[in-house]
Amino acid sequence: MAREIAKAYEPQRIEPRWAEFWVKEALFKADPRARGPVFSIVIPPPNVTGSLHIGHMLEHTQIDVLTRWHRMRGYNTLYLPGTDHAGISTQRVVVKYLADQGINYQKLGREEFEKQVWKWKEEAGGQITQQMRGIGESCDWTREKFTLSPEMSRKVREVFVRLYEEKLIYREKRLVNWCPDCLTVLSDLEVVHEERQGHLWHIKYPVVGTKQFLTVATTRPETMLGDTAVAVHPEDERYKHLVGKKALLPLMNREIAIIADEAVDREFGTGAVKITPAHDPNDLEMGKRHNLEEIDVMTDDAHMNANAGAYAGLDRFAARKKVVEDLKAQGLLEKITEHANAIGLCERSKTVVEPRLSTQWFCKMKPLAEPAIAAVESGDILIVPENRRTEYFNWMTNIRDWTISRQLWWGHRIPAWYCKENKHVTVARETPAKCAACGSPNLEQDPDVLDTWFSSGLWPFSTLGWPEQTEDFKTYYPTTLLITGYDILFFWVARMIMLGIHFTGKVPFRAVYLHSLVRTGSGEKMSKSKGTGLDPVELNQQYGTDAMRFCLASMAAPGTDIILSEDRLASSRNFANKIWNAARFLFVNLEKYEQGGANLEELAGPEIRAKAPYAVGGKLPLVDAWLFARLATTIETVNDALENYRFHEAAQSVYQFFWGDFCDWYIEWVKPELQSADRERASVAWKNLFAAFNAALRLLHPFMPFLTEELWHQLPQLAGAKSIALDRLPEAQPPWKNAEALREVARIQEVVTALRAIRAELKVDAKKKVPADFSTIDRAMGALIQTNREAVERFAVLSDLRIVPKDKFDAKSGAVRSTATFDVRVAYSETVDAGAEKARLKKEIEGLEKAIASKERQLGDQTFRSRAPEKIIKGLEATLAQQKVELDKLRKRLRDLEAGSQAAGTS
RNA sequence: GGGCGACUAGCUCAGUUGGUUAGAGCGCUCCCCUCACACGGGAGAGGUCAAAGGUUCAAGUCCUUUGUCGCCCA
Repeated sequence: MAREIAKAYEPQRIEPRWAEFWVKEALFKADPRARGPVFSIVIPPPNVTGSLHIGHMLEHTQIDVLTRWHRMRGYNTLYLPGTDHAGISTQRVVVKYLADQGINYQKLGREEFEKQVWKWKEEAGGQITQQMRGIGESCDWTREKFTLSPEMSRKVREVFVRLYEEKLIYREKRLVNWCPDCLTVLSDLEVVHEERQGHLWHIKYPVVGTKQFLTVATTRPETMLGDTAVAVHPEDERYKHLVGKKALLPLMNREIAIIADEAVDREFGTGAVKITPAHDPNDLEMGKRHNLEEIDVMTDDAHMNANAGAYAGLDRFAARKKVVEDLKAQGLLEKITEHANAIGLCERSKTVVEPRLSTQWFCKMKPLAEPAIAAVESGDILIVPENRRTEYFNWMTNIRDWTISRQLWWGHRIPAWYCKENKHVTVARETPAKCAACGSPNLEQDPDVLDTWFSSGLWPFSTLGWPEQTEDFKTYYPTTLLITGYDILFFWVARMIMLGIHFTGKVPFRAVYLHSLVRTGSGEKMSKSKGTGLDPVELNQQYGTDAMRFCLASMAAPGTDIILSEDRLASSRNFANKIWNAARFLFVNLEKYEQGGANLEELAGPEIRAKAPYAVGGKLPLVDAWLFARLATTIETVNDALENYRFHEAAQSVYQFFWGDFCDWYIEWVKPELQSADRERASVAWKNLFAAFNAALRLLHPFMPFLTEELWHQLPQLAGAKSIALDRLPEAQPPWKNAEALREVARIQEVVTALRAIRAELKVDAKKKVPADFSTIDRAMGALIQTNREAVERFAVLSDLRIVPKDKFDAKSGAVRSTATFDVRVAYSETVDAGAEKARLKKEIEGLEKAIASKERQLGDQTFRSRAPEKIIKGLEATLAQQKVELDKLRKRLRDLEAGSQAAGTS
């Protein structure tokens, strides 16, 4: 029965099948009662309306690699998926969607709008989780959660009420960050700062009762309409005499006080500043000290209001222009200078944030932060990479109260009710029928919703059942690990730690791995809006999801951002293809072998593989010993690397093993044995080959789940075994370790490489078999080459490898390569390019001379000898001795060549 | 303004606690469509580890300063 195996790996034909299989069979459904140590991880919930971008791809690759890896090591594993309702951004999306259809959301009304968003969520919200299924993430889909589901909502209320009862949540009028575009308050974190070139306007304020002017400098002239004072520094000699007098506020013709306050910076501008308490945080503080009136001159969408007199109705920037023009016309504008300042922008809309007096809900952070700081300090939570700890501590120790209310319609409604009569506040878990204070039945719920991050802050415990002590909660909480981007360390990670500890008494996760960001070729953060993003879905289609995963993993060194390129992706695809073709080789050749009466089950069955490696006549062939030794090393490297989040090291190591060791050397080496007439020898080769191949597939599986699943199914497996994902990771068996085999094969490889180098230099046709000489002073090596002569001949395409004694070795003709321990020579009819050979030798000699000189200098130094460790000195001496031998040989060879070419009259 | 990180081959990056001629992938050069794979095989070229100073027997690795770039906080 002939197998149809495509010549090149075509992921598009294989991936969808397994993706579907994994979901359909619910292979990754967790069982809290299952045995084994626990590995649990919750997804950083992506925006429900979003689609998979390259950042998710990296994050989810890392999560899934570690999840699959743990599962295959026998852990009781849970990867819990879900999505976030993403308040502002979802609301913005739907508002725009409605607007595009000519619908004004405000006219629609709150209730109808919310219905529209839910509808949108039901229709478009499944995209990202569908994509996650498509890329084969090993989630437990039965436990999928949504931050705004009724179930999660109850938990959010519970948390809010408890914090309120503990006086950690309060309502207050403050100057907040207001986004006039989103029409909501923002937390400090949602304001991004940007350095911009602006102006400093110098405005003359007439001093009442004099002919004098007091000039103030401001970056925001339009706010002067709300000025309630002018302030100077009490020690400032220039202005001392004016303190206590009044200034006449231009344009408004309002008399305002001239006050003295130490907070004034004498160096800034003119040293006199206008004070607008309702529009500037510093001014507000000063205003409080001096009992100044707070005049808000703007509306919520940043137009001037009635308090702005003639300017009412103008947009704040139009008002600025008009104010400046009018001042100029009245001769009150002294000058305009250039001035760079950092302005706050709304993270979402990029609108300039307006400081605005407003009543909002706040969460007190200090008491929550303290245990959260301690948890990281003590190591209860490990932050990787470690340098992010500093950032965490800095932010946490300077933490400020968190504005948790948002003027949105999409989100968790704040569970606070006000009675119409007395404005009493009732905060409750269940919708109250009457006011808790006065018993009034006329209650109105607070219209605001909670910051999205408030509910995501509960994610690790709310998704696992808290406040109920469910089996899931008891088994899987605290979660083992959190993997997320460092850009949300404060937004999310810090808040989860604070809330997790506060409500469960335990840290929410044992470790946080902060992954890098994926950047574009020019080093920018990829952005969909700028069109600089790579679309992972499209690239997965083109190169294969396995290639994408492998590529990202192989570049994911902790702490450095990733610059992804298609070239790199192609190289990962090539790797997948290489493995595919190795499998193809196995199956195609097995068919030939099967004609002799063997079958796959006998050579590759699970119980057969378990006993590998097999020996021939009681002796394990060298190359087989070597392969399993390399496999053991690779397994250890991969495990150690993944243990420490060194994805790149793990990927690189398995790549090297599969391609370099398994394909390039092992398969090539045993090719003839596989069809050997000696049945014992052949069957041992086949058994070892399949066993190693199967182990390598399992080792690779966390990185390339699809390809490995496909090939695993083509090998015989235990009855009832459903998936490689549920198989065990190979373990480095102690008997596999074999330093001697590693050393010996390395020596053979050295000889082969030297011979191939000569062939290349002589430009011997690739298929042309040539005779060669080998000589060594090392008896063990002589024996080694003698024993493995056939392999060397095949690797180096030789007709005959003669092993000659040192004194019979003819180093004067043909082409020669030498190391300290051996020499090889190929005599071929065509002459050596003496010029090129001499140049090569000279360069080698030069390098060696330098290396030798530096070693001699070091070894000759008594201080070095007395202080350096023995091991280093011995090592240096050994290398030095070797290099001296090599140098001698090279020099001799060069002399011979020069003499030869003189004799022959060539250059 | 305060803090952090980066600077290593043409490109993108590794390089654990200082220790023997600094590695990988891609690209490049030369040879080869050899019966698993041209998404391949073989052989090569290519680096004064940003600069200067210091510590040390020994520095890509530790310290200081400078430069360039990036990030976080204010």
